[in-house]
Parts: sequence; structure tokens; C-alpha cells
Amino acid sequence: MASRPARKGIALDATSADTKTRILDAAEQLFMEHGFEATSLRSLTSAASVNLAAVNYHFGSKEELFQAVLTRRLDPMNQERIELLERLERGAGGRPIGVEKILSAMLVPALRLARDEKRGGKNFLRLLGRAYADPAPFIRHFLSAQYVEMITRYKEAFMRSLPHLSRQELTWRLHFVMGALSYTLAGTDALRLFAQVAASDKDNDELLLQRLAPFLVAGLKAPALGDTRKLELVSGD
Amino acid sequence: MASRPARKGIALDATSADTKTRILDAAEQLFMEHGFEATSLRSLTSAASVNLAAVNYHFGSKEELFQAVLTRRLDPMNQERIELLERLERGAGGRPIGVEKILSAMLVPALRLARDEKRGGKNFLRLLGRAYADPAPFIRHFLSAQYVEMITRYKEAFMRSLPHLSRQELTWRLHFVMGALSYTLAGTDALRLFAQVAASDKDNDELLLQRLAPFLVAGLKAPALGDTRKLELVSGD
DNA sequence: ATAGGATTCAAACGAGCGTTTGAATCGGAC
DNA sequence: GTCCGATTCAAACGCTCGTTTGAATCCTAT
Repeated sequence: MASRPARKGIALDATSADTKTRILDAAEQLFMEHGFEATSLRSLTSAASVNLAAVNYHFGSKEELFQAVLTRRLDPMNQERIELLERLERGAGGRPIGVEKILSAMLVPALRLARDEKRGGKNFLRLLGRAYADPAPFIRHFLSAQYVEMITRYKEAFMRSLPHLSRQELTWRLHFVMGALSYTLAGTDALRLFAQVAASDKDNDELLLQRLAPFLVAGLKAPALGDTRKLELVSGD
Repeated sequence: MASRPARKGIALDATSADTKTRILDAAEQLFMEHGFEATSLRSLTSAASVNLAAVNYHFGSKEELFQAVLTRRLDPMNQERIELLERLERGAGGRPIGVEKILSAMLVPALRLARDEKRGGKNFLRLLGRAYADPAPFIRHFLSAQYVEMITRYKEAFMRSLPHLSRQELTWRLHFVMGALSYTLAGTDALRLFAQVAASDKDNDELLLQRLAPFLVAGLKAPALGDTRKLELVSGD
């Protein structure tokens, strides 16, 4: 019954944090490369140069380790998103903010994270993109809890800036935004669309968001359903 | 050394196809629910009411079974997409086609598949959304091979209808389109955006695409990068 | 009726999995 | 220097995995 021990008075988070951090780093890399199920604790602890039992000792279980890997990056990122939005709202004094600015506040922290190689960088975002698509209940519950506050705040802000959209319509559009964003930041490209694009361009995350933002802004600003002709769904020959 | 046996003259594909189809159906369901790695052949063959060895006998391996599950639905869907596009192009006689029409030709086959419960329905699309985000090399190679022709054709068509976009810019935008589409059709909603939306609305795939299409059309038609002010990426305080 | 390939079946294979255990080792407090 | 909790370690536990095997059964062409 070796439950997680209470930490002593030592500040081991950033300074002497050795074993725990090495585990988190290796887990981030391997979970990203192979996914949660396909990553074994044996390969993981071996990559981190720690004992096999260290994961269960420090984190309790493989699942709790996975959540710790996500929390480490996700929590600060979403916190930063909320702070940027609050700054915008304070500056606007109650009046609606431009859609571009709101979206920018949402994308910039993700971009900062993608650039920060010392703190996981693109590996983590790719892992996050995978986690979005994972049906494992413990992952889905964890993610929705992590995002609920940030999404709620942004939905309110977009509501004020896009008054032509009903709440339901906006919910759909945020769904589309998160889809394009996660797929893009994850660097998935399962369909190899970028076979012939220069690698130097592919790797440029800033350019990536510079291209994604206008696409999403235009989509968000599009007329609401019903204001336009319906899509012809069945093409009888 | 039981390699896959040569099929006799019997037509067992749709009529007497029993074991193989039962395996494919169960695999589609379970791979969707738990993912490739987390689905065991024992639970799968048990759900299909076939012997454990049947998967290796009929498909060779678990990986080959997974590819067979994808091929069964994906091949006809992408074929239909290509045929719809060709019909549009024949009707237009060389002149550019409306973006809405091209996009519709792309979405309609996916919608038809989502509705057709007899043929996998939403289960399959959710599985596909998962597969997009899977880093396993054999999945990524398989998917890109399945999509290369369809994506190439559609890229050419969009090029003609969106002359303000460079080839590279369009590649990015198709990337975003596929991201939003796969995330949406997969019904992922990892962030529980739709907590309070009525289920009857959530389940309505036609309405879903009716909402997705205007979003994507507006995004595709947006001004190219450089024609507009850049996103402010760093918000110095 | 029977021969022979296609299919099903129960059983086993070796390997790898997440987790637990109890002893060994470490390092600061007294 | 000694104690004591925190940490590391090697080993083992029980279990499930994908695959293989060889015999049993089915089915059709002759």
C-alpha cells in the first residue's frame, strides 16, 4: 500500500525535481509517438532511466501519469488564454471585441507552447490532438474538465462580438474551430496533403497560425444558417 | 502456415458472407469504441461469435483486419466523391464550379455514409476520425494512399474556383477543412461543448453539415494571407 | 458415396503487460 | 552517529495479448 507520500519541505518542483520530471518528459514523448495504450511502462521508464516501479510510486498508475502529462502544459496554457481574454475585456470596457482579437487570444498561447521546445513544444500539441480523438472515458472527462472554464469564457465573448449567431449556432462554430485547430496544431496531416511543401515552411508554426486565423475568422463571421440557401444534399442524377 | 486461401468460385461477398462480415462489423464497433490497440482479438471474436483464430485465418493479422475495416467503407465513399465531382465538371464544361458545389460533393458522400446505419453509419465515421489522429505508421500510410486521388482531384477543382489563392495557400485551407470535417463527423466533442444541447439536435447529421458547410465555404473564400492585416501574435502588456 | 479443399475449433505458445512487494539505499534532523 | 521517512531497486505476481497448430468438421465437385 505505497500511496503517494507527502512531500517534505523541500522545493522539488523545478529545482531538484529529477525522477518525476524525467518520467513526465519521457511520457510526453512516447505517448505522443505511440499513443497511451501502445506505450508500455517498461519502455517509458527505460527511456527516462528510472526504475520500473517509479511511475506507480510517484504517480500512482499509468492513467494518472497520463493526466499529469496533460495537466503540466494544458493548465498554464488555458490559464494564459483566460488572462489574455480578460485583458481584452478590461480594455474594451463592456463593448464587444473584434473577432480577430478574441481568436488571437485563443491561438497565441497555443503558438507560444508550440515554440517553446524547452517545455514540450510540438510534441505536446501532437499528443493533445491525439487525446482529443481518444474515446477512453478517463481522457474525455479529464479534457472536458480542463477546458470547461476557458471555453465558457470565450463563448460569452464571441457571443457579444457575433450577435447574428444564436447561442446554438455559435456552439457549433466553436466546435468547428476547435476541430481545425487541434487537427492543425497536432500536425497530423494523415492525408499527406503537404507531401511537396518545403519542410522549412511546414515547421513554421507562426506562419501556420497566420494562415489558420483568417480562415477561422471568416468562418465565424459567415451568415447564420437560414440566412443563406441550403446546401443541396441529395443530387438526384 | 495457413496463408489466406484462394476463394472458390462461390460468391460469398454479400450473400453467404458470414464469418468475415461478422468480424468486420464487430471490429468496426469495437475499434471505434476502444481504439486499435485497446481492442483485443478475444473480445472482438467473442462479440462476433466466431472462433478466436478466425481473424488470422480470414485477414492474416489484426493490422490487416483494421485496414479491411477502413477499406470497406472508405473506398466506396471516396469513389462516390470523385464521381460527384466529375459530374459537376462535366456539367460546367471547363469553367470553374462554385465553391459551395465542390464542397457539397465532398460532404454529401460522408453524410450518406453517416446516415446509412446498415452500413456502419456513425460508428465508422467516428472510427475514421480516430484513425486520422493515430500516429501508427501503418495507419497513416494506408490513409494517405486511400485519399491521394480524391484529394488531388478536389484540389485541382478548388484551384480553378478560388483563383485568389496560391496552391500552397489552398493546401493549407484544405488541411483546415479536413480537420474540421473529421473532428465534426467523428462526433468527438472532447471538450463537451454540447453539454446542454438537445440530443435530438446533436444526432441530426444533416443539420450538422448544413451548419458546417457555410463555415467552411466562408473560410475557403477568405482573402489570402498578405491581403489582410497580420494577426498580432505577441501581446506585449 | 467419396475425395479434398475450405473452414472452424480448442488448446497451447511465448511474450509482454501494469502493478505490487519487501529489502536496500539515500539524506537530512537530532 | 543514529534514526527515520523518502526514494530506488530487482524480482515476482497474475493476467492478457496476438498468433500458431493440428485435428475435427463442413461442403461441394466428381
